Amino acid sequence: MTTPPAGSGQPATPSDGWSDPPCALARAVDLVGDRWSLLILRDAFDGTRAFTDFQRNLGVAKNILSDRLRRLVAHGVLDRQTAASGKRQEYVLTHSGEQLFTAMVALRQWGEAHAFDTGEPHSVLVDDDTDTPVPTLHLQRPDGTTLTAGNTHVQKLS
Amino acid sequence: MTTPPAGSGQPATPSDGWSDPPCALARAVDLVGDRWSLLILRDAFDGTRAFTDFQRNLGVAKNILSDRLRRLVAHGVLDRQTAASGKRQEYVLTHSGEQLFTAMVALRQWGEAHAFDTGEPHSVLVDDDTDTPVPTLHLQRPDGTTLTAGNTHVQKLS
DNA sequence: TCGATTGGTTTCATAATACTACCGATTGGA
DNA sequence: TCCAATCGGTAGTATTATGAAACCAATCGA
Repeated sequence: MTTPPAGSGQPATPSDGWSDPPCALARAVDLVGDRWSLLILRDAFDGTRAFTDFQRNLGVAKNILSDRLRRLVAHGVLDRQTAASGKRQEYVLTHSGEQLFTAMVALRQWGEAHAFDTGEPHSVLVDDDTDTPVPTLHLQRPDGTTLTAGNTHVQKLS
Repeated sequence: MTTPPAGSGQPATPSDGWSDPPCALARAVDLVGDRWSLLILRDAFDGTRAFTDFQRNLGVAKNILSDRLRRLVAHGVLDRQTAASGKRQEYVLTHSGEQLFTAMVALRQWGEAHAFDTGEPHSVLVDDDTDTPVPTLHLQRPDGTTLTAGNTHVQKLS
């Protein structure tokens, strides 16, 4: 699952801004691996668009929210646009941002299954149309057989 | 995709230790949504078990590594055991930890697709047996139709 | 027009993280 | 058997990130 070591003793954030340049997981973590970014995106998936609404929903400090939104926009996950009616600002998921849905569902499903004590109330992701829980994601080959950590490896290429 | 607001003005980490108790995504983020936990787990999936090896691979400060390993053990993601040969410590993925594989792959695949400039070298996850890239995860109904953010919602229950 | 709301920025206090040094126990080698 | 190196940490201290609060210009609604 890994990539060659980032190199011992190197600073966590080298000059190029990425903690482990070729590793796609490390880069994803650099972008959204903080306390707020994924929760901001969760709300964005739920339709939240305005600065004030994110702020109210999350209870995050405004300067931090400002910084995170700026980062997400800078990296093409959100788009900052002016609302059609009036001059209000809106933060809307880009195509790239929408593609994070799968990862967020995977994390959410793991949370549902493993991050609560038995009997502790928690949320469940539900299909609007059938009103049944969304099936658990799993990784499989084109022929339908399941892939686990044991039979995959990370290959470096361009 | 969301859960009712955590409440305005509340501290980010209330007395129960969870930032948004019923939300499974928020809880997953509480557990692994920091700069290091997912990278520690990435290496764990790759077979790393010793404190020193994690430290060397990641370049993380030892007290932080110590703290993160302790957290992951406390939450049942890793198990701390003494190696069969000798008295060395080993950190091994639990069942719960192994179930994070899907989420890590989802994040990695997103990173591969959206976090690199075109032409920039990056890693790709490969199937050991077929030596081909692992198919991209996607969320689908039992009948095979695709689910997107637009046709799911989060339901709170116990 | 006038007060409330939006979308921030700035300042300062506090919390998290990183760096360095150190430590006892264990291990490997001469 | 000794000694040096490694392992798995802990304890300061410095640096960085985060949070709370005050403030502000522009806009909106009545």
